[in-house]
Amino acid sequence: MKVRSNNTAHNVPLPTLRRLPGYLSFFKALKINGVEHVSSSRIAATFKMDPTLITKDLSYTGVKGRTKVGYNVDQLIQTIVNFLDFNTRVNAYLFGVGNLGRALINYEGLNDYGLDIIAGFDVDPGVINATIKGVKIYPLDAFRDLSLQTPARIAIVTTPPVSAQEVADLAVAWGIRAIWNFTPQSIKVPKNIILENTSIYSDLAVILNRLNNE
Amino acid sequence: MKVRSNNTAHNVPLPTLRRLPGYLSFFKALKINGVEHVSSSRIAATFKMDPTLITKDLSYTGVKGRTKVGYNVDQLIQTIVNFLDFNTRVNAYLFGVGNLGRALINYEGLNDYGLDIIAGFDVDPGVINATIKGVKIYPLDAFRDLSLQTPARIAIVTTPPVSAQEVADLAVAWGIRAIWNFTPQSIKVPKNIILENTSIYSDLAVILNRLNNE
DNA sequence: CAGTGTGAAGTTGTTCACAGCA
DNA sequence: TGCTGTGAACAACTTCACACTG
Repeated sequence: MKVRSNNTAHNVPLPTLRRLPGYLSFFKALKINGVEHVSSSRIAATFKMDPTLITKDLSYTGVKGRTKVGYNVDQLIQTIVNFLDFNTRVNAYLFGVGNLGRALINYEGLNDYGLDIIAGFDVDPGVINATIKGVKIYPLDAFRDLSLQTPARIAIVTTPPVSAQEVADLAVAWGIRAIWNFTPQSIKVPKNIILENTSIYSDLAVILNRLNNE
Repeated sequence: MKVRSNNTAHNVPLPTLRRLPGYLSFFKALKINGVEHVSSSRIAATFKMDPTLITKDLSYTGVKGRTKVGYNVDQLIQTIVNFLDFNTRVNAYLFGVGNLGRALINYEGLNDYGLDIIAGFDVDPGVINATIKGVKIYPLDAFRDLSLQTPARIAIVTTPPVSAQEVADLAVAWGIRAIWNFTPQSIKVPKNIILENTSIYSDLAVILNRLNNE
């Protein structure tokens, strides 16, 4: 018998969860522009969506809107940030300091949303011991000691695809709870480990498909 | 009245379309390892999915499997590459040559899958006129002339979020057909323009949600 | 049998319709 | 009247059940 996986808090539909960061970014922009209230229809127009879906999505976070006025922007931001745990700091290690890895380390955005990359690992002597935006790069075999000393719950994998599985195995062996795989390579992990794949090829596939069918 | 958008070829479910590149990468790895045939159950095990869904997904591409033997790996690769139009070259411009932009230019992967970034644009004099992996970086106002000379159908937006809308407007005005937005900022485009948002924050939200509910 | 292939059933997610409120 | 909020209807997607094939 299959019970709806309760990995997701309070039965939030996964698509809703994925849309919330987008709303949040819009609300932050509104706040900067001094907007205090926003209605679901306005949000819907911005995102080209059905207004009811906006209402449904927001209702999962528990935020309350006022009829005729809409939702309070500050409250929206605070509630969503809380709901998504973007205000709780989480440590992460990054494996594979190539172009993509470097870009992620430099990306302030992840930091703003609660993620602290506390160390990088690579096999290339050219980057080992370097410090990128305050993040020190270690040889891969330093991982064991470091993970005992300053543990991290998330492993970001930005290695070449061939090394992805090997690095993931290592990370799992040393106590990582979640793997964020940026390689196109499919990775196997024990089922208690959280695995999220970020594949820009999926997005590319959608774009090409639409371009070639317009 | 709402008809199912037929941007997508032959009614392929969007989730199927998004999964196909992942399968493709797996099949390519199999080929390198000399594997000639693969069954849906083996694919399903790799991706922790239901075997029937694999069968359904593959059936959209028109590939035929043989009972007892499975699918021919070469045929799978060829059929999916064709189906996703990864063998048709498409030109793209990249706007915003920061860390992420630079990473995308350096990423061979996009090239392998049909995308040619033919020029970059930025406002920072420090990168203008630079050449990154053979891609020349121009000032933003060179875009008009260049787009007449060597047009591109896709605009990749990796600017800071505040500039995203402005750059998108410019790109649309000069004939871009699709915008691939890597900023968290929501962009508005005319409805005949294809817009794809790549948001790593969505993935982060899913990871944090699961971490905090395990 | 071990596997593909497919229509039907079940589940999840979205949109509709309308109640309630200021 | 304009907007939130929600249960019901609908649509999309996934899984099940089973026919078929070598």
